[in-house]
Amino acid sequence: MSARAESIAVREPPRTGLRNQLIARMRPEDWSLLAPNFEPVTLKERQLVEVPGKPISHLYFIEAGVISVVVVNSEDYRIEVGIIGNEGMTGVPLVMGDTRAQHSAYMQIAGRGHRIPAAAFCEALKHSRSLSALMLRSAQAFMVQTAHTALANGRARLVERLARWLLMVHDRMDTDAVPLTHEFLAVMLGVRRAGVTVALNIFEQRGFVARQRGQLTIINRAGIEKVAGSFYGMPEAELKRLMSEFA
Amino acid sequence: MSARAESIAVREPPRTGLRNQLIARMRPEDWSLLAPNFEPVTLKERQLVEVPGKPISHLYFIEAGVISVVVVNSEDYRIEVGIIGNEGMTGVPLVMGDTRAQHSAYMQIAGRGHRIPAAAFCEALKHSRSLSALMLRSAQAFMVQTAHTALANGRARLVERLARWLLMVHDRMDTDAVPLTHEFLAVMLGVRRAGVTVALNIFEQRGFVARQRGQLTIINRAGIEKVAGSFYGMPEAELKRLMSEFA
DNA sequence: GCTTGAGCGTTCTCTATCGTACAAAGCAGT
DNA sequence: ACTGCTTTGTACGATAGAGAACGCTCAAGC
Repeated sequence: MSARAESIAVREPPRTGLRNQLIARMRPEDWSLLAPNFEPVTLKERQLVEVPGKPISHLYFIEAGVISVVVVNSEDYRIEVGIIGNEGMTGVPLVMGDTRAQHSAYMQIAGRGHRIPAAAFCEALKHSRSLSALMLRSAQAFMVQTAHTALANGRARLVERLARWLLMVHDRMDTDAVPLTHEFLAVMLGVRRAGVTVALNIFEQRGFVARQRGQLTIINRAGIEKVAGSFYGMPEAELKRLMSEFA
Repeated sequence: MSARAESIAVREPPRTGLRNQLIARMRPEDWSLLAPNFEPVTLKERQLVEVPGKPISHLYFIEAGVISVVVVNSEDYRIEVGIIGNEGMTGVPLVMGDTRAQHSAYMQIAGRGHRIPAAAFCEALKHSRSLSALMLRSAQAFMVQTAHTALANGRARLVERLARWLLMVHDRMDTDAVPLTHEFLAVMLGVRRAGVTVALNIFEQRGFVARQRGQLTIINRAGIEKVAGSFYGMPEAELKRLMSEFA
């Protein structure tokens, strides 16, 4: 038993320096199960990682950058339902036993991560209950995020939703500089580009953000939190709780 | 092997007459695992089945009636993120390995079903991979519903959202009569009560519904579908696909 | 038959946001 | 430096829906 554990430990690839929180929370034996199939990838802006209706080829564990998950309907109405950074991964449907993506997922802010082929991931899931437990929790945390996005979409005003979104992205970034145009922000929130511009003007006037072309910088996070009010925070607290039992 | 299957078959409680689609899709051995702990329940209007933050005591498999799942934030902003009828069950967090409810869930339209204690359900999940696969698919179908609710909340107009909601409820009912007040409809959609009244007037003028006090009757479903447009249908199609491999 | 209250119809004003449009400003390539 | 494209600032009318209010109506209980 301890001999077996040791032999696994010997084969265990290094994960020091990795910042993905799911990887960090994996048991050594689960990491060993996945690591041989992990492939480091750099992730460019707008790079698609999932296409609705299509089989999922790889799961992406994010080290840096932000992925947008966007629901699209048959008339091409679209809206972001959640974002994924170094706290999570893509490929929720695989965790649930499906092979296809329901939603569109792509890099909103360039970064890097590790990916694993869908087949290898599913194989590992089958062999480790502890791994699948961790993945399920991660999926659930994402569900909570989606539910609160539905709430914000229905009840919050543009400035509140924008504030919420900035905070969520900021949580997943190393720097305070968010490299995004108003146009893309508007698409995510499902609002007019001009509306975003006006809202960001207000934020700038209040000293919450500084703006550059194609980029904005978070200056006063607390101020933004105040604007977002109760529309920000619950999914984040829930993520913490859901992950707390995993070391 | 066949002897064992037979002995299970002998112990298998009857499930003829049950209309819950998850129960219908269960393998005989999975049904046998759960059935001893199932308890038939009648479900009254407004009866709470899950309270946010509280441990989930039972899972409810719905035979008739409709449950609303409502997300609530710290300032008591609330909105419905999905509904559950005889196609599903409550207790998604348990399937994901959590013990607490994130959202509020209660009977929107009275009905009946079967419930099982959370502990017994989790025990059964541990013992049967096929059962947990089925439950996971059901959970995923609900996630898709939530995502499309987020889309509708962000992009659709009141009439479209109302149409979508009526169709979703109608799908889960035996009759065309929906026993609900405008007030409750408004709460679900996160809009004004007066807005619902006006929208329903339009529907009546077009001959889509008939209205009584505290109730409305679907008359022309196709007309309502036309109003809902692309905001209705994808989760329903996805549910069908996700369940198709289970008998 | 009368009272009461929930449910509903309607109205009025107000505001957030849309749709559209256009010009200014910054950046990239020639 | 010039050109052309992307991004941003701004404006203006249109509109959906909010908020608030009030009276009517129906059903149930007295």
